[in-house]
This record gives sequence, C-alpha cells and structure tokens, in this order.
Amino acid sequence: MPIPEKSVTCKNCLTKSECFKELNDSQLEMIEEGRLEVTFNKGEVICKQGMLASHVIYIKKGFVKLYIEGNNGKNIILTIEKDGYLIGLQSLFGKNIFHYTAVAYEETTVCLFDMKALSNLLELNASFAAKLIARLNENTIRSYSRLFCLTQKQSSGRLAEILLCLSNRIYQSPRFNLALSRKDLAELTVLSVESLSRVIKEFKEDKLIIVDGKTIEISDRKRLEMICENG
Amino acid sequence: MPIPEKSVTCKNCLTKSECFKELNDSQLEMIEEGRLEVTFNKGEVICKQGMLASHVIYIKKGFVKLYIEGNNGKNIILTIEKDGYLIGLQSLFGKNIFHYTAVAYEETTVCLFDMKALSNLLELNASFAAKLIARLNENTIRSYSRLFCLTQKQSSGRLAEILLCLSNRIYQSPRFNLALSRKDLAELTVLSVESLSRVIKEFKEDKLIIVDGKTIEISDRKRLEMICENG
DNA sequence: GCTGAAAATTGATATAAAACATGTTTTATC
DNA sequence: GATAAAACATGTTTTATATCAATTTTCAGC
Repeated sequence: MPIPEKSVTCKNCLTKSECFKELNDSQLEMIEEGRLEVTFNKGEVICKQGMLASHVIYIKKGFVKLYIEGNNGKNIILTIEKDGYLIGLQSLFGKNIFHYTAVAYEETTVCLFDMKALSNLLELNASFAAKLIARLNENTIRSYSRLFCLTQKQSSGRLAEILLCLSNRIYQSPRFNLALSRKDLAELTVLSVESLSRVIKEFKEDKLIIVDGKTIEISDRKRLEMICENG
Repeated sequence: MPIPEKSVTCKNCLTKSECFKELNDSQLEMIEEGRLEVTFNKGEVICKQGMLASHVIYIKKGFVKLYIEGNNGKNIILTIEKDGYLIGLQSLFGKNIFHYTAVAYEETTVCLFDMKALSNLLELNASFAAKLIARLNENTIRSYSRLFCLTQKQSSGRLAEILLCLSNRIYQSPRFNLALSRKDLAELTVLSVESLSRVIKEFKEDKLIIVDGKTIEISDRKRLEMICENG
C-alpha cells in the first residue's frame, strides 16, 4: 500500500487544478484540511466502481483509465485522463458512490479532497462552482462523442480517433512513447486484440503512422483525420 | 411555426422542474422575465446541434429524443426524455452551442429560459446550483451506462434495455402505447430496422412481450431483465 | 547472452448483424 | 371504400469483426 505524504500545501501547489485557481487563500486552506496525497503504481486501482465516494481524486501527476465494469468481465473504457483531471465529480450531490473504476497506466500521484468540503466550497464561491460545472460539461460532451465514435464508426475510424486523441490531448506531440499495451488499445477502441493488430498493420502499410517498438509517430495527420471523420 | 403563449407564470406553475423548486419568488420572477412558451408538433426540431444555445429548454409536456448528428446521416440517439427534462444544460459555462439536436416524438410544449439568467441564479442560490449539478451528473451517468449497453451487449440485450427503460422511466407502466416507430426503436438500439424486427419477433415467440398494434406489454419482466443484464 | 513467459502478429474459420430483395400489413388520402 | 404510400416482416446474401490456432517477437530475470 502506498504511503501518504505531504510535499506542498494547496496554497503553494504549482500543479493546481484549473478549478482550484478560483479559490482564495482561506478557501484553499479549507480543502487543504484533510487532504491526502498518495502515489499509485502502474496497474493499481485508484478508485473502484461501487465504492463510497467520500473524496474527489485530483490527478497531480500520471495517466489513468476510467472504465465501467460489466458482469462477465466486459468493461468499457470511458476515457483516459492525465494530470489535472478530477475523478469522482460525477458523484457530487448524487448517490455518492464511484460510478467507474480508475486504474493507473503508469506511476500516478493523486490528491484526495473531502467531497463534503468541496460541496461546501461550491456554496461559498460561485465562480468555483461555474468552473466545476464547465468541467463536468466538458466531460459529458466528450462522452457523447465517444458514444458516437464507438457506435457509428468502424475499426479504422475508431483507431484513428484514439490515436489522434493520444497525440492531441494526452501526449501533445505527433510522436509519443505509448505506455499502453495492445490490450489497452483494444479496450479503448472496443476491438479484439487481433483485429486491432490488423488495423495497425494496415495503417503502417498506408504510411499513416510509423511504429518503432513502443513509439508511435503520426506521419500523415491529414489522412488520419479524414479516416477519423469518415470511418 | 408554433405561436408562443403564456398560460401561467413560473411562480404558479404546477409542472415546475425539480431544480426550480429551490428558487424563491423573486428568483422565479428573474427567470420568468424573458421566458417563452412554445409548442412543437410531432417530428419538429426543438433545438439543432451547432446552433447558439442562448436558452435552456424545459420540457413542460411531451416526449423527445436527443441525438448527435454525424457526417453521412449517421446519428446516435443519446437519450429519450419527457416532461421535467432540461435541454441544453451541457452548454452552461462552456462553448454555448447545442451539442445535440432535439426532436419531438409527439406534441411537446417547452419553456425557454435565458441561459444568462440561469447562470446568474446559480451564483445567487447555492442549493439551486447543487440541484442542477445533481441533474447534470444523473445525465452523465446515464450516458455512461448507455455507452456500456451499446458497445458490450448484443441485439437482444440492447432491445431488452430499451424496452425496460421505456416501461420504467418513460411510460411508468408494464403496458404502454408506443409512440415510436420501428425506425425510432432501431435508432435507439443502434440496429437496422430489419434486425430489430427479428429481435422483436424472437421476444414475442419467447413470450417476453405481447405486441398488439402499437401497444407493447412486458409479460415476463424477470426474464427480460436477465437478458438485459447478460445479453 | 540465454531462457521462458508474455505480448504481439498472422492466418483460417465462425458469427452476428447489415444489406439487399421481396412480400405483407397498416395507415393515410382522395 | 378504393388506392397509394409508408411501415413492417421475412428470407437470402454479404460483410465486418470475433474467435480460434499457430507462430514470431519482445522482454524480464538469471
């Protein structure tokens, strides 16, 4: 089990969440109160679907997947997220259990904030509330477009979308050292590992991407975007 | 084009949204200001994806579908909703365009509320904000489970889920006069009309449902729930 | 550098659902 | 009430992707 530590306070934290920038010093102290900092290893469960969501979990550093667990081991990855993301906001003012499981793709440091303290702050600070709502809505809209992608596009369109997402949103570079296994990519695209492998092969042959070990480079973004749009 | 009318004010409205019950009289007057009431006929577009979301649209009476429009006429229905639902909340504090299109399944009366007035109220009334956040989160969680259903279940599981949803959430009765065509049901389950027809036939043969014209009765809820869970 | 296990690829086959084609019923219109 | 049109049903073919099986590559641990 990882050992909690407290390197910095919220007030002087440099990797502060966008939302938390709306808080003044006394409000930052309120959430600092009872804050926990924990580091998870690759593959470890950060929060478990169905468990009591007593805290909101801020990703300070790292890279995670959020997924819904079905009956027969059938899971669906809702989203992949990195530092700056707040896990568990969906449990605010509702049934306070986690609606998904979060697992670290690589070593991940998080801060835990008391859910009650957070909802108190929402009442005190309207622009904080506005930022949080904006954040929630961003997530929702992203989940809508994921719903569209997975139900309306076929294999190549889905992979194109995931690759572009990794390049644009996660790694923010056309070339990246992929921390994900084929199994992870297959889960993200909702394909079998074998089918995924074939689509990757096709993309390589079509000179859309260059794969070298764990490194992926998007070599023809225009065409990949086309496939994402129309595939 | 339907003609706006104002039968009642927000203050004395009997079909008030759950959220709006948090507002006091002066706050209700604030949203009453500039409110519009409009009735749409079956099949009419209530809001269009991509258009400026200047208003939040409250469904006072009726039954609608919200869907995302893709390129080649490929649409995906996000949800079906009836009276009490607020359309466009997802555009609060973000890019204020509608992220989906809403179409009336039957004659539908709505109230339009100014988005800006609504966000002002959020600052004034914290418990109103809390209720709205709760509402947003409910939607999000429902969209997660839809994502799961459509990607992990096959035809019979999907239809079972939609039928149960119609019975439980929309019509609130085991027997209902379905306003939806097969094409609508096919869109909801993300199946072709032909495949849908076959699954319905199968359900009839298995005595899970009784179909008589436009009326559907769920005759074996237990087994339908099983199929929904495991299919 | 070797060795075994896990991960990834590749090929062959199976399958669920789409697409196509055609027939039947329901609904709307004159 | 006749007729056209739309909605629905059903049988056949096609297709995308899963599954199964076999092989190759990668990588950690000795």
